Amino acid sequence: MASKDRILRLKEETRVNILEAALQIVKAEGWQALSMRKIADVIEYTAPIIYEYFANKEAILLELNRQGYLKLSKQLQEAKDKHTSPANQLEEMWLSYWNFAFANKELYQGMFGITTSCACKMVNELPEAELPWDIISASIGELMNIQDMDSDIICTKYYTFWSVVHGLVSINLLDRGDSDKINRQVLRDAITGIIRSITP
Amino acid sequence: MASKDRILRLKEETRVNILEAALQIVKAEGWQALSMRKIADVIEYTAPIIYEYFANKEAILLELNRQGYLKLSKQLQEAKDKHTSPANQLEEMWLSYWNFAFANKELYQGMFGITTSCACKMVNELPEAELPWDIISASIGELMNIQDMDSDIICTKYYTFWSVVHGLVSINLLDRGDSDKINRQVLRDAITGIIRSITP
DNA sequence: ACATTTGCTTAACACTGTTAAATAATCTAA
DNA sequence: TTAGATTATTTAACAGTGTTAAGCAAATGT
Repeated sequence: MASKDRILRLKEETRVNILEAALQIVKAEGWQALSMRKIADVIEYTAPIIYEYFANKEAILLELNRQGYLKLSKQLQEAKDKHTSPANQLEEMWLSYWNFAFANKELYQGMFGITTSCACKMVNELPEAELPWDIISASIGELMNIQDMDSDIICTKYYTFWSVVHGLVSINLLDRGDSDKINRQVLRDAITGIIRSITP
Repeated sequence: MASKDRILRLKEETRVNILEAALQIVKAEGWQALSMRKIADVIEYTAPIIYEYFANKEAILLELNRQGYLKLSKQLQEAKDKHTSPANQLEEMWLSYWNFAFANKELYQGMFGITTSCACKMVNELPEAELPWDIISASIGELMNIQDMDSDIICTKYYTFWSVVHGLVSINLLDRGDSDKINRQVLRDAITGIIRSITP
């Protein structure tokens, strides 16, 4: 019976190995260079065994995205916990969002870029993709004294925040951003501006 | 001699046909489904002759992007021409930018999404990618009474505009946007907000 | 009419994701 | 311990990708 456990543990281990190998390749050569055979090479197997752990390549990407959302959510929560006032929490969280994007370029591109065919489908299959929304909109609701988290007004404000931050991030990931100084200034200006505009 | 002209005209025509076929496939099946053999099918040739007109697939994408930037620039210019005051021009142009993105989803995704490996390289090879910047920052400069188009302040303001609009666009292209009503409100709020903040 | 260039296709190479069949290794039971 | 059954892993193959080289056929120049 214990041997079964060992085998199960080994299987779980190679599952993790597959994901780590995938991320390693993506970090080294980019999403476009990720192939099943390359993953197999890294974990020292042949390609078909990967299909014992994942239905297909898409499933691997989906799992990486899921982990990305979890990591982002964790960092957002930690940022939030540093302050008590919603305004400070929001500022800290969006800066943390910004930092996450650049500390995890590839992950972020997988989550919000267009990695495969249509990222839309993916997100609909990932409940974790809603976690960041939950954490941040709670602060918005508190700041604006609104209980209903699904109200249009919170929705709107969340999108405003997200748009400017995500926009700034994508532009920089596309290598169109200028100096880091300018970026940080735009980011801070925009965030504080929005916060001021919704502070009663 | 005239026959040479006819042949040259025919060659130019199939070059155009290749690009049109490519765009047609992308619109019908998405960027990921675009292949040389499919293009050849549409123009009723075999794949290798495409290489008589374009160095490789990348070159076709590059040309499509170029056309995208030109089309966008034209629409921005038309929007600008509708008004005389810089503030009104800016609002009209950014709304026009928004409309372009959704009237030309695929083109926009090719231009600012991550179609191939790394869009960075592409943009550096496309002088046309700077046209929108030229047109819009001229209005920003006029509004702020600044002559030097390369000044940091104009740069910063341009990025602020672009970030919020592009962010909102990408989010909606990823199918994460809610109702069109909310989007339009966020867009207008953000644009007028930025304009107010830089109006002397 | 012959030679040469041009236009175009077929064949091939090295990849890609994915599946089915064949083999090697392990475990189970007599 | 050995025979049989399971499981783990690989090899081979299919259909697709971008791309290149070789071959053929038709038009052109002399």
